[in-house]
Amino acid sequence: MAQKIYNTKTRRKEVLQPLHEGAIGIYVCGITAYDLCHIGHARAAVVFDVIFRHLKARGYQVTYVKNFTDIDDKIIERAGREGVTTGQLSERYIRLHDEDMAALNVLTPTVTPKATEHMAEMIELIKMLEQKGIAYEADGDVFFGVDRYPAYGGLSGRKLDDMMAGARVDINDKKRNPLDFVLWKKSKEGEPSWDSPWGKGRPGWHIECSAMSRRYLGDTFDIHGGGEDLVFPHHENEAAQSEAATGKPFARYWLHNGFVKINAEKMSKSLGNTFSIRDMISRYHPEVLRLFMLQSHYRSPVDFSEDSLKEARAALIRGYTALQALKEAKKQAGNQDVGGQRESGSDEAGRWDEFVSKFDMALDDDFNTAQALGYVFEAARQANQIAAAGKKMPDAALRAQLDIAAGAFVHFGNVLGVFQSDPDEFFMADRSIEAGKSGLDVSWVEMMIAKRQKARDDKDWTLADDIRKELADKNIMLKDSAGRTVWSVD
RNA sequence: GGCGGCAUAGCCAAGUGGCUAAGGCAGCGGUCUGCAAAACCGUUAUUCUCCGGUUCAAAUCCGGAUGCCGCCUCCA
Repeated sequence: MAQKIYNTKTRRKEVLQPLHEGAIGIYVCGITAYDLCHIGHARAAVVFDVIFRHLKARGYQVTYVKNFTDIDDKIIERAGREGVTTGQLSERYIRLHDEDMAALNVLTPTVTPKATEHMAEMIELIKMLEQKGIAYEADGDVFFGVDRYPAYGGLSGRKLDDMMAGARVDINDKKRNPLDFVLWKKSKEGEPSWDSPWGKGRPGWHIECSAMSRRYLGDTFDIHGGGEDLVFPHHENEAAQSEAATGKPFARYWLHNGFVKINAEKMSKSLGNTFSIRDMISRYHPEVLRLFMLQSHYRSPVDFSEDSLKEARAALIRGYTALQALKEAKKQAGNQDVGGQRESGSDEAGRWDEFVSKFDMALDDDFNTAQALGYVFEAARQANQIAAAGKKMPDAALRAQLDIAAGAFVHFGNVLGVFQSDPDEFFMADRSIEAGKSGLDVSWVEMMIAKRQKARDDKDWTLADDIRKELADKNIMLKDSAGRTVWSVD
């Protein structure tokens, strides 16, 4: 089945037809490096990471470019406040960004260019626009004249006249049209600046993405992505300046992810209701955050709350429980080949092929991770079943089934970027995070469990149950299994 | 004021013309267990905000109403 993709530009789901057979170029707007990344950045990163992973799993050769904006007003402002250079400030936040992404299991894109390293490319584009009479200089600033580009507004579905009616256009005497936007900005005294044909200055926000996508992907490329708040003005302006300069189509498919909301309200810097990634992953396993993002379709808004994370954690635990069951069954079945029924696995193999194929098809349909996860959980139920059967009847056929099931989960995990830990390690990490949150003393818990184990050995069920209850009052759940007791915080 | 999106069980959330409306959480009954937990089996929406229309057939298409949200200003 062909890959389908919702294109913001046409507002329709379309079949993805790459410019070059078998290869796909993606450009995604990354962060402006002046502050910690928040969970909104995490959503965009995870969404495009899964798109990247799925397209690669489908055999495409994917070139994924995600930029860093390392020069802009906010960076200058903050660096000035902290008494460091803009370079020092942006380097610091790029490093923290990279750490956050690594923690979230986000693959590093193919290219991660920085704006300040592409001044020549930006200046060249601006010169092209100036030569075509689309850009004009005014006292050291260079503007893009929206009147000279008839297709302006095509991406975001607006008309120039309608926008003029809106009150929120800034007053700037240098602009011929209030909707014109800056390509090159004259620097003030003491600000970082670069030499250009228009004097010392720095690039406008939009031109960097036009320049870097052009350099790494070409004038025309397949997919351009970002958060939906970038549709206007950022992407509209990018498309306008690129197409006007090169005379060729820019991105062919535009993908925009929905917002993360807090209490049904948009999370944003200006509202002051952001949560940083590092704060969240200190309180939940990073895969919980990933699963939370992937449980909804990427274009829908998601409402972030303590409860929604708890539900995502419960779901993740369900998946890992199945993986652990497979692992245990495999261990037990390991060397106990009792032979026979070697053909019995074929129906089972077909069932697992179907899980995998449905999973892949869900992602083929505009990256429907929510639907794909539905199949993952159906597979988890099936895994639990064969793991239980495998413990009772450890023959070669069942062993093969366990391998097939485990293989399917490797595929699900690799594409979604979850289930990347060994189950035991996952449960240990989860336990440690939860114990930390409720201020539990781990050694005390383990001492109590040892005490209860002794009571159980003595068949002193009253004492054993009292200890279970005492721990349960602290939300500690015990699970007795062959020879040992494992615990978790509920 | 202009433009756009969403409304599915107690909660979260897929499904965009036709099989029994995925899946997760929570709940209930059962199996298993010293007791539990987990797991497994069964169960929980005759119905998809409301009102009209198109169609042999609509949660799904069209029109209208109501409610919520986003963009138009830096923002993933």
